[in-house]
Amino acid sequence: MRRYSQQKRFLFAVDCIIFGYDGQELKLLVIQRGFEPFKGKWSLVGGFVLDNESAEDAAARVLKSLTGLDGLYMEQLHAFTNVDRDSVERTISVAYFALIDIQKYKQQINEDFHPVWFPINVYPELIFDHAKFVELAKEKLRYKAALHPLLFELLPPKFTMPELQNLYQCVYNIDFDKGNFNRKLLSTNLLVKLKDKDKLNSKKGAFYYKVNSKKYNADFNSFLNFVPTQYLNKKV
Amino acid sequence: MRRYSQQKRFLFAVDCIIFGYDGQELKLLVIQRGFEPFKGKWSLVGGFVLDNESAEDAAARVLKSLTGLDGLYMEQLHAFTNVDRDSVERTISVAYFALIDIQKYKQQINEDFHPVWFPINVYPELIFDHAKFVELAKEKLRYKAALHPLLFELLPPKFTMPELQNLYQCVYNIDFDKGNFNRKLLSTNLLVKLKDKDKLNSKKGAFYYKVNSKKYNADFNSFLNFVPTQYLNKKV
DNA sequence: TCAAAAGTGTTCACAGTACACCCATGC
DNA sequence: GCATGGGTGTACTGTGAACACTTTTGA
Repeated sequence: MRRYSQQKRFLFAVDCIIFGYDGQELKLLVIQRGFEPFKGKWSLVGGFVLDNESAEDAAARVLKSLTGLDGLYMEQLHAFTNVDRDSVERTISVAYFALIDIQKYKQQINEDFHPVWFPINVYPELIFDHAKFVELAKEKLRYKAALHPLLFELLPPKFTMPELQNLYQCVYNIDFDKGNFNRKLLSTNLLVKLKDKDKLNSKKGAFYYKVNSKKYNADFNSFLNFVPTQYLNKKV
Repeated sequence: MRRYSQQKRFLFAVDCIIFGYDGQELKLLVIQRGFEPFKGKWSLVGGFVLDNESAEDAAARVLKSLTGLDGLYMEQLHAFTNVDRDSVERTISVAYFALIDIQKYKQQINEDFHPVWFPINVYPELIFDHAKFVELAKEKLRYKAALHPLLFELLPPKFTMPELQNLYQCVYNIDFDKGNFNRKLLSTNLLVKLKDKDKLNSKKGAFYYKVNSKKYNADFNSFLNFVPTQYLNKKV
């Protein structure tokens, strides 16, 4: 029952699970805390929610402070509320996962953070229940990217089909047939073929594509079924 | 940055979006508040999270107090955190949606609640941002039920194929072909055909089925694609 | 015997898959 | 010219959609 005055108040934080893709594999950005408590321990970036901001605002602020970037793809993952999850004092944490073009990422000068990218499956022990956050975020990424054109957020504005295919292969840990992959992606009309080629990764060179942002924004919530559903729950 | 002592504390509540199905249509359970503030106004059931419980615990407690039922299907929907969402004092609310077999539901004697089932698309104005909760929950229900065998939670232990089909038709607001629907559902092996028939709703009578709970629990996270994906975003 | 609803069978179109093949280029 | 990886063509298969058809029973 809602008797406001008699209720207990709690600390309220956000934490961000930040994914990047370096062309080879999926990465997770974590920080080594430069301050107490838990100085030197690995952790997700996070912070307390201020009086005048929503959790979304707080997450965006934290993301910006770490990456220098605005307008990152960001989505609420889950509210973690276990009584003992924070060993200092009871704290509710709303977790957000974010996708970033790793090439745009610039490490900010910040004495509090020592951020490091780790491969998504080989990251150090994290404080509190942050490892649970990461595992849930990985699951959600796989789930959602199978249905929505999400992974483009991890790529630079110009990318090639083989790059895109490799990204999907990283996320789902399976190999796709290049012919079928190309046709499927092109059939969405989400991609615009550019005139120039990437000649670094092959002799023949692969054409660059960019996202048709108009269609991307309109169709984001349409379902694409990029990935056969039986693979979604495959253990890595 | 995590300087605990200097941080502000906030109120922390849960609210439940409770769906039921009466054989005809999808329903939403809301209460008319019997206490101040906002006495007489319509609201989702909710409550503050106590010192010794997680949000899940609190939501289960609230659900039980309203329905008398334990172990309802319940899932975290979203944390709502806007600064001004609660007009009395800043409160974070974690919303849960729950599915209940409306026949099991027994109204509890409780002077604080006057619960009423409303059709999912015709419910009264709700306090705070609760209408937003409901709309998001409806969306999530449609999304998730298209991929997972979720809607059985709304049915009694024994149900017929036409009943099940009608439920899906309610949720998605489209008609399915009974032949294709039957085959699709049966091909999942989630259903066990019983010996007896429901003779109330047709002359011929329709066989009862029950859920194969072993397979149900094992395969809940497998993808079933009950519903063609283009219907998922259809406006009702 | 007829109407109504349950349940089955059958056809067709198309999307996903596998895989062979062609193309462009650097060495 | 040949190895390498990009890109295209094609045949096969299984699933989903449409819809005709049969079954059962109450009135």
